[in-house]
Amino acid sequence: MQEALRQGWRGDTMIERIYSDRLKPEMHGSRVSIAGWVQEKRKLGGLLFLLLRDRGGVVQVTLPKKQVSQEVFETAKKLSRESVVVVRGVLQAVEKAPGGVEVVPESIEVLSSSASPLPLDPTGRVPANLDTRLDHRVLDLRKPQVAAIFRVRSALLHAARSHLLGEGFIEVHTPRIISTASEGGTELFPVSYFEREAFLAQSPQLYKQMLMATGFDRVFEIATYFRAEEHDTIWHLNELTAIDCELSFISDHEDVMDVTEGLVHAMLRGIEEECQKELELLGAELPEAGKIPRISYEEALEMLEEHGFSLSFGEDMSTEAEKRLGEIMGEQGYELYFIKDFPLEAKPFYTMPGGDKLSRSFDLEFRGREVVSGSQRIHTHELLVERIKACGLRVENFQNYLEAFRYGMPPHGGFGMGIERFLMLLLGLSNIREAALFPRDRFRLQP
RNA sequence: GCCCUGGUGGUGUAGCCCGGCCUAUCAUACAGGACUGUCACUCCUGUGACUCGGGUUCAAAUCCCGGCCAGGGCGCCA
Repeated sequence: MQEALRQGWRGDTMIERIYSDRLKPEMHGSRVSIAGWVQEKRKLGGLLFLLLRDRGGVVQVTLPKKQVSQEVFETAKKLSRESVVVVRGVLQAVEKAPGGVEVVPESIEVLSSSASPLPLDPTGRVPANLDTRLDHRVLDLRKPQVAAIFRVRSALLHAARSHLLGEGFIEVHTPRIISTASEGGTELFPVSYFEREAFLAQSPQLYKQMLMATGFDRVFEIATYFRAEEHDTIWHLNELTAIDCELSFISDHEDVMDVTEGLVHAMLRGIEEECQKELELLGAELPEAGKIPRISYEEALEMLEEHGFSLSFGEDMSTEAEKRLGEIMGEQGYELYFIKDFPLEAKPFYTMPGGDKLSRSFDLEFRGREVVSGSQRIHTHELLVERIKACGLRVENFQNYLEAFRYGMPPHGGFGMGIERFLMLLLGLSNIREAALFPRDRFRLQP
């Protein structure tokens, strides 16, 4: 695999090609085959340049009229921008060529010719609105800066997965189609399930907890979830991706924060190691991956108070307060920090109470925005039933879930991290839609 | 769900406040032409737009009302 990436793919059924970033001046005189999209064409009468873009970058194809066959010259002259071609020719080390190399073609095979005009400029020189970009997302994704977001996303998930597996977690997949709401609160998308109504999963919460009663001990799931909220902001998607973890035999939520912290560090390390080029392209700076401070909700209130921002206990932190706290922590050099011990009333029914009117819960904040939410969960049947009632939910709706707590459930806790949100903050994207390939929002169902 | 802003060629914009000199600006793209070292090539020629419906007015891209669409904020959350 690694070798294949270095050389370009080879094989009987594949078109032989080498990626543009593997072409070096030392290879002067060798015959090469490159394939990709015609990004630009410059005609200078008897001399014609093509800029060919592939996964590795852009390479110049040069056609001096007198050095190439008339047929090849005519083919090149007629090419429309963004057509897909295979160019076979001789590599030349030429100082005045971009990158110091160019290919003088012996043949140009047009695999697919592009229609024109293009609905947006794939080089990004002429800007396009996000809406236009998303309408023509395939062309938009040809821009290196846009593609870079998804290379980082892939590296991020890869790092998370290998870290968690290394920490003894097993990867699971819980149902996407559910019969009732997992936690109330958010709206669900109804789906028709034969003769019944069912819903798309909003989170794996109840299932990952049930798995704690099996002895799997530590599980994680990377999957998409669906929220029918009619919110329409730069922070929300109706289809989102999350990393969810749940682990058993914990003492309290501090143990869960330890795991969260380890995961975040591993993800940052993974990107740091694999995505230097992408980070540079996006102008993104990773946060310091030191010890992540843990402040309590009450301490957070005090800090806000000191900076002239008054909130009463129990009051949910507003977006503005959250942002302000992000600034305060940022001034102290912390872009990442936990807020823990939230008021119980602000948290879902399965959250373990702790202290007076408090809970054993936490959020991980990143630059003033919540990216992870977690807690120790209630593991006793009686307390759970009591809390379900106290939250105004119907115990009958949770029979299967509750059964898992009747025959031996260890103390446990976990968290969920929104990938798009995290990626957005990490890369400084201005809209969460940029972090999803084909985002689903209140009004967008296509492409 | 509530609040605010906007909609001009394929794309991105100027013009709108203060209606008429708009036969609508500029860039890029597209078509044709000239050019053998371009690198956002350059130069010449050309094609291409006022979101839709209604109203005010002698006159509407410009003012008013409504629809549709988009952008942003709040609430809620990841």
